Amino acid sequence: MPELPEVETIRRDLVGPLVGHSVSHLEVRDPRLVAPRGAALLERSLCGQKWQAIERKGKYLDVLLADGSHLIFHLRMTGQLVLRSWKAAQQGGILEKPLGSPYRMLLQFDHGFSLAFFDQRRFGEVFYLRPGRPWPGEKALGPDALNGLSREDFIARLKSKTTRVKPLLMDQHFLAGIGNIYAQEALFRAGIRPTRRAHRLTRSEADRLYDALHVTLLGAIKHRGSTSRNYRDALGHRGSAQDLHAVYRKGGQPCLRCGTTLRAIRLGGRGTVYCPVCQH
DNA sequence: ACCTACCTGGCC
DNA sequence: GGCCAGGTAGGT
Repeated sequence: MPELPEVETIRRDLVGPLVGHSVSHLEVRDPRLVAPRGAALLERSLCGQKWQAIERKGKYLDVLLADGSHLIFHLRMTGQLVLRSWKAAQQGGILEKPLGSPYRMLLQFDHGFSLAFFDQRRFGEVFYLRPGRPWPGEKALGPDALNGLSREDFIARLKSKTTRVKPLLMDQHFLAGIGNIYAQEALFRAGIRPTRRAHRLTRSEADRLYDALHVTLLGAIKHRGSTSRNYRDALGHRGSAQDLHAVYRKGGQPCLRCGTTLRAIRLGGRGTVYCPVCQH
């Protein structure tokens, strides 16, 4: 569910309350989350270690710990990381989601905060990694869509691919952080059909796409992410970036720009909406 | 490029 | 009941 803007919003929410503190107790409710190495090992490795930094790489959250090891989260479709204080947890439900809902894991910190990992579909992942060890999939991760890519690099990489541009944008090996919402929104903004072959985009189309990606992602971060259904920020609140959406899940509705009925297709197995008039 | 799997839940 | 959902890995 969360794409780059949602993960970035959560990251920013967590930095102030958690950096400089350490986990004192760990409760794992869904053993599959920490299999195969188990909760006991994770607890031994994590507890007492100060959180030095919280970074984001594509859709991954990367916590740098005092000894150089890392705690990695990926929220997949429905993961939520919600911050709360112990007192709030004991009193129950000052936040939108009461602690009584089925969380997969709860990290309690030494300064009275805790962090709950909710995840309806249970696709989310957590890894604990010794210094220098990559997490599964890290080596194949492309440059971050916001932080890692110059315009010239982006255009050169587009030219080297013959696949359709929308699935390509969502391919984390090509570019890290873009998912099904922002691929569609950026293509609408750039006036490019999702079915176009990447290497056939003109220079000016590629330029517009690069700009559109940045404007779309930055705008979504400014609005604290898109809440279509599950997404919540680290305080348990909904984002408002869905109010900016022009095409995502709007098939059959009139285009906001020209009034033409938006067309819904499937591309790479994913729902895709575009304006047949505004996007060429 | 297309399956399938991994899960749960909302909606028609 | 069937289809859909913000993601990704694995197979053909």
